[in-house]
Amino acid sequence: MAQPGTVDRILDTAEVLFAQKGFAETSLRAITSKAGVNLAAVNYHFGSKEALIQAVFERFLSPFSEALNAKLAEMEASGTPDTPENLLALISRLALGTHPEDPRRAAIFFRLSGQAYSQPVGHLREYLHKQYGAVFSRLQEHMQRALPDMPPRELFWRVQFGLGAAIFTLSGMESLKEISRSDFNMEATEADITGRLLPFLIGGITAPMP
Amino acid sequence: MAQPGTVDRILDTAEVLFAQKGFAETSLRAITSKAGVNLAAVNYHFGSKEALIQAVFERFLSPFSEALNAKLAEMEASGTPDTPENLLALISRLALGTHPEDPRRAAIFFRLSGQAYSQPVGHLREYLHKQYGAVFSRLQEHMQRALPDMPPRELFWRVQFGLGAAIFTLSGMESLKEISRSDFNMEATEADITGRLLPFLIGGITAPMP
DNA sequence: TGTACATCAGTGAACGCGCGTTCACTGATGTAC
DNA sequence: TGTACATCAGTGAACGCGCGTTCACTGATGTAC
Repeated sequence: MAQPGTVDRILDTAEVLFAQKGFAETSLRAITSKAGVNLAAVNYHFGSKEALIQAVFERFLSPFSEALNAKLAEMEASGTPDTPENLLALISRLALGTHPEDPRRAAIFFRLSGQAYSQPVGHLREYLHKQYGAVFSRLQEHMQRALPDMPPRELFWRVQFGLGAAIFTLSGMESLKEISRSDFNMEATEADITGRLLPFLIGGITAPMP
Repeated sequence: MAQPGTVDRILDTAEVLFAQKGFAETSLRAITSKAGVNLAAVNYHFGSKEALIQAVFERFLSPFSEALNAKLAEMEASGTPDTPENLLALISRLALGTHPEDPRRAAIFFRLSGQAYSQPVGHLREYLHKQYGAVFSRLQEHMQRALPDMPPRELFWRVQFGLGAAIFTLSGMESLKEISRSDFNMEATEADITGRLLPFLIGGITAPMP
């Protein structure tokens, strides 16, 4: 009864369920039964639940960080000036465009990031830092060049605040859309919300120092 | 072997462990053994794990929302003008000052809020909305009066972004302090970080419209 | 071309474990007469 | 003042359940001679 694409079907389903309910609350039985594969297939292909979680992150983050690296190199080569506007717009475009076939993928991924941050899954945070810490540092350097008068310490905190606003909002998108619909009779799309988010981030990051 | 303050000892311990590891990952056995009480005491005093989680929130949020209501009434009576600065400083003072005996309480509580948002604990989000939705609406109205030219829809999203920045940062405070220590040789305190957060929030919320 | 063996993807059933909850029970304190 | 009963906070042990993981097995495909 070999089915084509067992590995991908597990990853697709796990991604959605982890984002919806969290890592601990999503059982392998829930994933495999929804994906239509055998329970033991997760341990066969990935080795453990922990490894499955990492694989879900890697499938999204690797293309994203490669694209980001490429774009930053492009900017450096062409001498495009570093400005908060340029950098934030670049990240936003890449995050939403990494999987253009499904715009929900970005929202799902932000939810996963929120989970990864808010729970000390331990191994996961270390893994992410090891795999993608370099791109993050490179981005931080560009941001520093964009705001040369801001002390690095202040910039560090402001980037964290901005990251929080982005992850929190995009990870809670579903319920926020619901509220927006009932309170303002207005459908909110991903692009709509990131469009509103960018000015907020720029205003926050470039705010005058206390 | 009746010990004094069993209920409070359960609440104190649960608060810390829930914040550290999340609701699902914290077992009643972990809570009761660390608190030095019998396993069955949780179900005896609270009825269920779910009810214990609600009780933890209520113990923090009730004093906070009462204080907020009182302060808003005071502002209305004395005719203090609504400005983003006034309102945000008020919230910040109340959040940090609701339990002045232990400044970590506020950080712990923000971590809990992050958990509550990022996991669809279902019953919890409904419970919080029912209990504290009114204070939140009242605050939102004040903010609207502070920024009369901003469309309500835009303001709604910006408040969400700000909430995200605050919850995310304060809930991940422990690891962020760690980074701040190793990268900048600088100890960061709660008051220090909220001091940096306020200008960011004001800059973001009052940013020019796109 | 035929046969023996190896590899691979997947399967079904069982494993032990930790979980939240329940239940019969205890011992101290309060109340009624 | 003394006795009988009720209430209350807490206890220790057990309950069934769902979990991640393991294991012996299957059937299809590839490889060597």
